[in-house]
Amino acid sequence: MHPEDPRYKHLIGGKVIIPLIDREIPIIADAELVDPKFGTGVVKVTPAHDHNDYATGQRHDLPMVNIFTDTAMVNENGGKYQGLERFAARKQVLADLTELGLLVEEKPHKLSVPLSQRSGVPVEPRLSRQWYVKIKPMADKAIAAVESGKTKFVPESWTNTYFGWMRNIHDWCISRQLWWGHQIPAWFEANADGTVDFETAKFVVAREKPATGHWVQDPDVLDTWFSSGLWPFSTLGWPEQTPELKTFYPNAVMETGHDIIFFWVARMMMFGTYIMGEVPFRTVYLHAMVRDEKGEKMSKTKGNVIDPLDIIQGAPAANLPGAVRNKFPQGMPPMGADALRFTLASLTQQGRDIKLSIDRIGGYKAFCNKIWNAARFVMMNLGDYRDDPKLFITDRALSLADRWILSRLDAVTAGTQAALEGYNFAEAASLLYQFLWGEFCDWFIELSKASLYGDDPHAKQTTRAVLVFALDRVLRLLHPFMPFITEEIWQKLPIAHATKSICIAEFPRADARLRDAAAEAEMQPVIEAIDGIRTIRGESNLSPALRIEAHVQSGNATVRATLERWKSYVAPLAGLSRLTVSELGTKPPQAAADIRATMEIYVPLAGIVDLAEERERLKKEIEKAEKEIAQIQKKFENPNFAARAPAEVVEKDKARIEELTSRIAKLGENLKRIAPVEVRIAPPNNVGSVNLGDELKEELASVSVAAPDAQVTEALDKLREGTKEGLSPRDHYDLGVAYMNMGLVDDAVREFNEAKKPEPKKKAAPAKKAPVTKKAASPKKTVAAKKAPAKKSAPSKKAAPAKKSAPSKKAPAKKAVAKKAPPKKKVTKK
RNA sequence: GGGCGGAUAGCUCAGCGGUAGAGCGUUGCCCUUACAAGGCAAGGGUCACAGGUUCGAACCCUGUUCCGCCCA
Repeated sequence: MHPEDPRYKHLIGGKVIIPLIDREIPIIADAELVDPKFGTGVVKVTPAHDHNDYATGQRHDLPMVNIFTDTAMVNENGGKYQGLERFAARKQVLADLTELGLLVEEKPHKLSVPLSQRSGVPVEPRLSRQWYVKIKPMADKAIAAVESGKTKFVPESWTNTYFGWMRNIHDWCISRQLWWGHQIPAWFEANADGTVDFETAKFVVAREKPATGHWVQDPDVLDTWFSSGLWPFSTLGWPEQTPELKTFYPNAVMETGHDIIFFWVARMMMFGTYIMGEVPFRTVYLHAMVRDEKGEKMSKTKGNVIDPLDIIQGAPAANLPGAVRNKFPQGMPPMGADALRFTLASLTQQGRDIKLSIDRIGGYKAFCNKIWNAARFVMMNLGDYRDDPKLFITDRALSLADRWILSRLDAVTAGTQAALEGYNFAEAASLLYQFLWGEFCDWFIELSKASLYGDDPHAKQTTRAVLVFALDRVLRLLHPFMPFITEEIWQKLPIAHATKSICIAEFPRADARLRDAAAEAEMQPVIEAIDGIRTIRGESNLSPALRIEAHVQSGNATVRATLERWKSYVAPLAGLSRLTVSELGTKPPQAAADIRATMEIYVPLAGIVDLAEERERLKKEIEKAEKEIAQIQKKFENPNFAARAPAEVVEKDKARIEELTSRIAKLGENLKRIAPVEVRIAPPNNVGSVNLGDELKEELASVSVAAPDAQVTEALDKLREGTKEGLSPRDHYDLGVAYMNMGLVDDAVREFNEAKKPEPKKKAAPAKKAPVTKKAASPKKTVAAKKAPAKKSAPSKKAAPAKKSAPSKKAPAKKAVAKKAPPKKKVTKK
């Protein structure tokens, strides 16, 4: 009973008799076991048949009475119940108590009964003799090995799990009553008749059976994790001192699931440090666990297990677990081993489990198909090409496209290498996917067609060499992720195979000879021009079959020269009949436009497409740019931004505003050019307060322009008079905001800087003047928000935040391109 | 009860202080001679909620709510 329970305090230390078998037992007080509020507040203790009771028995030195035989029958300690099966005995006990009038009350009570996983029968805890390993000394060594960094965990967060378990370790019961496994190395002396009484017999623990006498080995076997713990060295020949053991122990990386850190990793660490005197491995990489689509662990009990073979080979619906079957009522289509493997790699993120997504596997199955077709294209176009081992690829007369793809290949090689070394398998997979599909297929193969289908035999051979070179390398990079398809293709490549299989071929390394920053830079305008023309085509719904004319204007001489030189790249990929490159100047009439930082692209649309649609598009573009400007301007409205943010960030934003401002102006001009009516230019005195883009839209919508904001005009007047003296920081700040709204970024920053200087001892202007900011900015916002053109789609879209104007959404290629897009370069140049 | 992880586009997930990204799905135009398992383009997100730190937060801190896993 509970020591503080006033009802029974006086009974503690006394004795009581169990009525059913007349056994006398002590009354003890125990605060840990007893909950005085539960039931009668009194509980019987059976130390031999319950874990908590066992602990209580140890605390109070109680006798441990076992009442069960090995077959769960009541034994001689059970008095008159001896010989009864356990469930029958329980019923009898209840009946007897009732008959004796000792049963006070019956009521339902929830408790957890452990059931055997295999048979489903309740498990009865029962005291028995078992072999234990005294584990503290081993654990100490294993802890020290990780503390000192001899072994490290990846991801590091699992280190704590390991320590937590190791530091609260309990002695380890290593004997199991199973039919197979390593038999316990303990021998018991047999009786004269050959029988053994394991309870009382003399025993020895040793590797070998004692030489003299009659001994019987303990029939129990070692816990499977005991045997598994020996794995890092037993597989290398231990206990013999084999060459393998000497060479490979300690191992480099142990890769396993985090669910068996305790069971396995910990045991290997203990045995390694204890038995071998050295850690079993330097790194433990714990991969993610594959779970079902709801994120739950797959288990046979739950019935949510997906067999990998069903994914690889496909399966009839009947074989699939419920959730998957609902998705594939017709059965699982075959995905292939490569697709499954690549998917798992792509989803493996450190510290995070994998919810297996069949859709995603489907996506990578398509990737396999893409690889196959790309390889097919290469093979089909090789003609009589044979690899020339004396010639390194860069010794050939490479075209711009050749140099570009080789440089990109080298970048992805280096990136993959780095990702793998950091155990970032998903990143490596993603890099390879993007390169192969988004750069090699989308750009290089397309560009290669010119020379492959052309008349220049040398150019043709060079292109073939580059295709084969790149394909060989990318296949080797991809091989760990997609073993089958890469082997299949690699074997067919006309190269000098240094090894019989790709799986033992050298993993590619970055090679500085392939890097070509100039080529990557030179490709930029080419890609950008194609991109821009495609945007116009797509937006105007022009058929791909339709050849069109494009004019590209650029103020940058290098860009013009590059485009002029590589017209043969641009024309086919953009579907052009003619490309005209020129200096900035007169724009073609009635043309659709795509305005980039370094170039303006025009496609005359008269007679091809509805100009009204093009006008809608331009307006949309202008809105986008304005939203982005508004976003950046908000930063500048805070004087601390210019003051405290790193200069390069401020510079970047300034450059971006300039770029967007100019873009808006140009888009506006084009809008004007294809406008059905003549557009009035904003009156000069309004110029400062008017946003050109909005202005034009207002005009087109025949809406009258709002009067200039009085406060902005006031600030401007101050500026024009040049009476800067006596302006408070607040005034400077307001002025800065006004400048920002005019797109005069340098002026704005200058004023913000002024605003930061210590005030010349004059009362600060009424702080309430702040509204300037809001007033100046808000009309724009309202206009933009209200103006959202009536679209057929859901109304929710006008809330959409400013998107980046560079269309980098789709192909990864574009993404890669956008990454090093001109705007950024411009910034760095400055 | 203790510990760990997660919550970002319809779905599965990257990003983890400086303009929100991918795959699948959706929409439009295309069977263009590697690939329709495809090409080109487009649309789609108050980054769970509430505070805080910061010039600036999806990202850092605190709390809350759900979800998952491990241990007792």
